[in-house]
Amino acid sequence: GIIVDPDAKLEEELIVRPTSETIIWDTYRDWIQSYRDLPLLINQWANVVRWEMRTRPFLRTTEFLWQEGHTAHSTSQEAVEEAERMLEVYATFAEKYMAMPVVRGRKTANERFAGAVDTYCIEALMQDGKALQAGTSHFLGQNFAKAFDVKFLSKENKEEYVWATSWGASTRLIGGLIMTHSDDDGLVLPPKLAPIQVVIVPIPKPTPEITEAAEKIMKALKTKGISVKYDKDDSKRPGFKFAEYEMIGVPVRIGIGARDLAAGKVEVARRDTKEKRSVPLEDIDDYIKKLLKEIQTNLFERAKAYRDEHTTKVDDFDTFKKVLDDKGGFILAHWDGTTETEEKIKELTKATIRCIPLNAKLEKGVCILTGKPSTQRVLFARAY
RNA sequence: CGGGGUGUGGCGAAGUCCGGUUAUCGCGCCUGCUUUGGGAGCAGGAGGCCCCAGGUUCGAAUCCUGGUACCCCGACCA
Repeated sequence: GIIVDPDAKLEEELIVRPTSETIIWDTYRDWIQSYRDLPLLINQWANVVRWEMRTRPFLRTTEFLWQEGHTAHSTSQEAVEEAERMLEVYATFAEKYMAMPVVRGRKTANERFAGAVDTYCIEALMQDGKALQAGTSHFLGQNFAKAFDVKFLSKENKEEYVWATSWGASTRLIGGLIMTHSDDDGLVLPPKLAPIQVVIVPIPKPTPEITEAAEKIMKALKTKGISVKYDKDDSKRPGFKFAEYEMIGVPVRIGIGARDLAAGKVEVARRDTKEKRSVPLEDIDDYIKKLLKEIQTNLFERAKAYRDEHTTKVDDFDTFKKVLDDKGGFILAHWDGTTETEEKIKELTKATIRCIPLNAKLEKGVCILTGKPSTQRVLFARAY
């Protein structure tokens, strides 16, 4: 059992655990004997703490919740494939659900997770021009297996160290979601992640006729798997509700008034573009279903267009500095491949190499700082 | 951990430098009337240990000393 320091000054008991790898690999040593025990995967959600000099809401907090996975494999290739697969899982979640475009890449040796042979990451660009690391996946080689003495007997009856990966994503993603889509009127949530996808607002108040129509619509929408709320609070006026639901990011609002009902229509407003349209009651469910899809797509395309507009190819250091200061965003530039140059650029500009993009084409060039030869561009940015 | 800033009804602020009627304004709250298709209008009303402790003074939100909380910037970093 663990005994909390009796002289501790804290009001509540607080126990800080060691880094996950030490717990996982100490345990894996007992679980793994044969190639038949492999592959092995443990996923966990855990709260972790970091000693941060400076915190930022959602992006960098002393304590945060994250999801982490740890795998063990019998071959290097299988572990690499796992690390790449998980990177793609995170990238898919970011792009298809959060509607947040990301660059898939690998970290430089300098930015690599301690103990990893290769660190993969996804990098997103926020509306203020700064980059955000949104998820990582590591190929750990045999480093942890050797450190914790985790061996297995292969099919060939040979004793070998296991190959490993680990990967994680945290509540930082919430910060990324907010900073990718929100505007001056508040939060903008992608339909796939919005707790309330559609809100129905009676104009100006919930009369029996309006409520009856609202209930019909709710039933039709729920049948199609759409989450919907009817706001029949009669102490708030419509304008107030419009602003309120925009602020909390509800993707679609349906307004129903006597004027609409007389025409057999309702007013449909979308959060992403603020457009309003009069839609016949009879095909409202199909219309909304299509609209939610369209909003989901539009949010991604809009964020991607912003990201692309703010990704600049640069070939000399003066321009590099100028773009960082005036425009921000990602910069694709040549780098000589050394940690020394990377550190120097960081010192001079606060920009770091976010990643070496996986889809980067081989292209001859010279390092923006040293002029030494380079074979491909890497992704620079100032980051959170 | 360094540098800077701010604590005033529920919220956001003015007043503080240069002490002096009853501490001001906006939002919110309560009551009434009128409104109601983009955050309602008018009238009336309630609500304050001016961050805490001590000091100076005839008199302190305001000056002095000490404390405390929060915010921003940097280094650090998922």
